[in-house]
Amino acid sequence: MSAITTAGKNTQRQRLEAREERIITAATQVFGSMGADGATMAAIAKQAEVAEGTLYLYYRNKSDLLAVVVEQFWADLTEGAVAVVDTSLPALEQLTQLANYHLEAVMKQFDLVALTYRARLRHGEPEQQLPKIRGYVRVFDRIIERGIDRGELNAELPLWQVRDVFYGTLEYSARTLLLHEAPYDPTVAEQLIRLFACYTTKNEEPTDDSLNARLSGIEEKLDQLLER
Amino acid sequence: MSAITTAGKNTQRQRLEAREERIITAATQVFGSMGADGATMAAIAKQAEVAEGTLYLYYRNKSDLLAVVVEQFWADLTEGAVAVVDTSLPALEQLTQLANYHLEAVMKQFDLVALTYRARLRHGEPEQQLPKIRGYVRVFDRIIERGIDRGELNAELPLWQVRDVFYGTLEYSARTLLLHEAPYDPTVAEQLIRLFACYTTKNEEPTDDSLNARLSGIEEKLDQLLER
DNA sequence: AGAAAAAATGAGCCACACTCACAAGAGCAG
DNA sequence: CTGCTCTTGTGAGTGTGGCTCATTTTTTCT
Repeated sequence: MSAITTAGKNTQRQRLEAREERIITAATQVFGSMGADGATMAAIAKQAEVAEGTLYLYYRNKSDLLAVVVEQFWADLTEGAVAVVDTSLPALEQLTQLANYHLEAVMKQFDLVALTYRARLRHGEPEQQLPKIRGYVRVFDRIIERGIDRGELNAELPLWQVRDVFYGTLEYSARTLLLHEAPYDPTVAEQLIRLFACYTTKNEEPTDDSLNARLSGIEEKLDQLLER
Repeated sequence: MSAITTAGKNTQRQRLEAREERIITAATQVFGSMGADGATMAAIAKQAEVAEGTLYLYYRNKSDLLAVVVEQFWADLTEGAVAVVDTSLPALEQLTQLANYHLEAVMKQFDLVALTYRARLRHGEPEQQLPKIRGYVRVFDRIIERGIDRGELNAELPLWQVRDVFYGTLEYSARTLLLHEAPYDPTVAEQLIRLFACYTTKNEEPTDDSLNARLSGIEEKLDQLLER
């Protein structure tokens, strides 16, 4: 009787996290190897060693399950990104680290990344996974913020557009590389960061050397004059 | 055999092509409004006013049909892009035009863009549509090439990576804007092109000239002193 | 231990991509 | 026009896979 109210909104989910864990693990494997369409609930159930009906006690439907898998993927990615970035380095170096990490991860699990936007477009209900993606994006944002605080980066750069350049380029590059069956290429991050140098406060480029050289020359002459 | 019939009006050949045309049009509408998964072959058949079985006389399966629709989309996009770019303008202006056109088009038909990569990943058979996408990308390449020829752009910029920055950023921005339900925003292109200014041949910023001038003045005076 | 609630099961339902035995034209000869 | 063949079109039928629900098994609480 009281069960009706709870069943109305959500699936009968309570405990047994072990089972849920098993299901997610199985789903990750099957989705990963078969793709979103190729994966069948039957296959996931078999892999998880539960009955097909059991899946629906934990998740309303297939795309719900997919969403959870994707969510987990971004959470893991965030953890890895935080670990790989050394906050004591200059902002541009940190960005290089993040870019390389991101590119490599995205290339390795491109199908999962693709599934993200697939799941998101589906029936316009991105409630679940968006927070995890936001958490991941935060890693980037914090690097930028720290860079600005330290005076390394231009304070008035448009954060959200810079973010789009960063992640957009990396994702597209990953697609390009995969399409050409090329391996992971650190040049991509390198070039990208070179572009980002435009956002730094100081634009002291190599020409400075020539200026310095001239100044040195002048100083020398002054010294000569003084010694005379 | 078939050459004889081409001269006629209502030949078999023409009837077949008209039918194919109807199918593609119907498929475009249905895929566009229902999405790749939501669209059913039955709905497409009804829209095209043919029997379901007829679809399979023209296309092997659903994803084959989808591929053709996507192919057509990129072909049309290319046509529009060529029309919108004024080759007599400086390279950066041309890029701005293309960027705005691309962003707007992608935002308007984002589902079709998404379907592209979907269809591509599917069983790794990108034979059909890739040429059309390459044709579209060429529009960008030609702008860059002309820019280099005219000496406006740095000749040793890595073309394929620049391409990735361009299209990657725009596509990601489109996603971001759509996600926030924001309207088309020309600022995106503007910022992107500002970044691309780093690729222009001359990076001499104002400070250099004035500094050099002052230094030259000082040096002159010193020389006068030394010669005395 | 026994009853009641919770969790799990898998046969069955339905929607949908795809097939195939047949039907309906089109072109041609007499 | 009438039969004959070949091409093109049809839609009922099939299999697959997502999802449900009546029933069974397990857990929980006396």
